[in-house]
Amino acid sequence: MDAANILRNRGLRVTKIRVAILEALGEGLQALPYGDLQKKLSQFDRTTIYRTLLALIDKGLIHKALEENNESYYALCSDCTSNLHNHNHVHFKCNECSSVQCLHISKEVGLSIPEIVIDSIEITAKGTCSTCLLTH
Amino acid sequence: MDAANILRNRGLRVTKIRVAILEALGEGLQALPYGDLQKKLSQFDRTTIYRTLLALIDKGLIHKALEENNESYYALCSDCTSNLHNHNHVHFKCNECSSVQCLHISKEVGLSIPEIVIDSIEITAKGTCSTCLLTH
DNA sequence: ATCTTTTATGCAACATTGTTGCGTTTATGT
DNA sequence: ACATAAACGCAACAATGTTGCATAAAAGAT
Ligand SMILES: [Mn+2]
Ligand SMILES: [Mn+2]
Ligand SMILES: [Zn+2]
Ligand SMILES: [Zn+2]
Repeated sequence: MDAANILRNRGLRVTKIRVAILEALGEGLQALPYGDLQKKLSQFDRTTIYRTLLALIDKGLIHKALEENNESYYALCSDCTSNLHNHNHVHFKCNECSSVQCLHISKEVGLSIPEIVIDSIEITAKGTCSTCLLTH
Repeated sequence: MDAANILRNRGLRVTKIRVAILEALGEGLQALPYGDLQKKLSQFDRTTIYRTLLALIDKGLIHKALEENNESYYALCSDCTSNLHNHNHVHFKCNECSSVQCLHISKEVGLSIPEIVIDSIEITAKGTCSTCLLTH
């Protein structure tokens, strides 16, 4: 399904920047830092990028994969709806090239701590990505 | 051991702000957001707080527990040295009061992904803390 | 195709945090 | 107390977040 229809399905109007952001993240697994998005979308106002990201997150089309060194990485959602956000997959960041990707693997981590209630668990893995392994 | 001696042991000069930061984080498990630190340390220049945090992190005295919504949470290290940083414990954030604490529990998470090498794994749990559970 | 209404966008403005350079002050060993 | 290396405070700038408001654009109706 193309970006325009994806937007319509979530009750969002089809606008240039929304299509542009979805297409920028279009590869699927790869997450992009905000700075990269801003460069790719330099024809749009910064505020619009900001509000568009909020809208797409709200509708379950994208999610913030991780936040590190004051940089937020965004990626497409794979199976979220407007009402149900489901991001309990693993995020991986390469220490060499700083790339971030969503690893859609199911990983159950049972954690039980006395006196507190745990609702969700986020896992971030770090290491070396396949691309960087090749160039070694 | 008091803050002054902790600093000397890591080869850091004993200055007011370093002592103040260590004492601000002094409870141990609780992490503090940068904003709170800045309020507590308002007698010091912002730049000095910034550089002091870097120095204390570098020497393995404190660590960034997590980064969320553009806020960094700092906590004391429990068993780091100047050379060996060991932060592979769980971080917990309360969805109610936004408090963050280090959970010093050993949690092995084996992750094996083809084509990539994983060096470390960070786990962040979210839910309701003991304090917020009581006030319900 | 045009009109109407709702929503999105662009711009200005301000806040917070990060980051560096540099002159001054302070901590520490002698 | 002195010398010196290190730390601090201040100025300055960058990046991102955030809001209000006037203008432009999208969607549905005519
Ligand atoms: Mn993801
Ligand atoms: Mn911790
Ligand atoms: Zn890489
Ligand atoms: Zn709480």
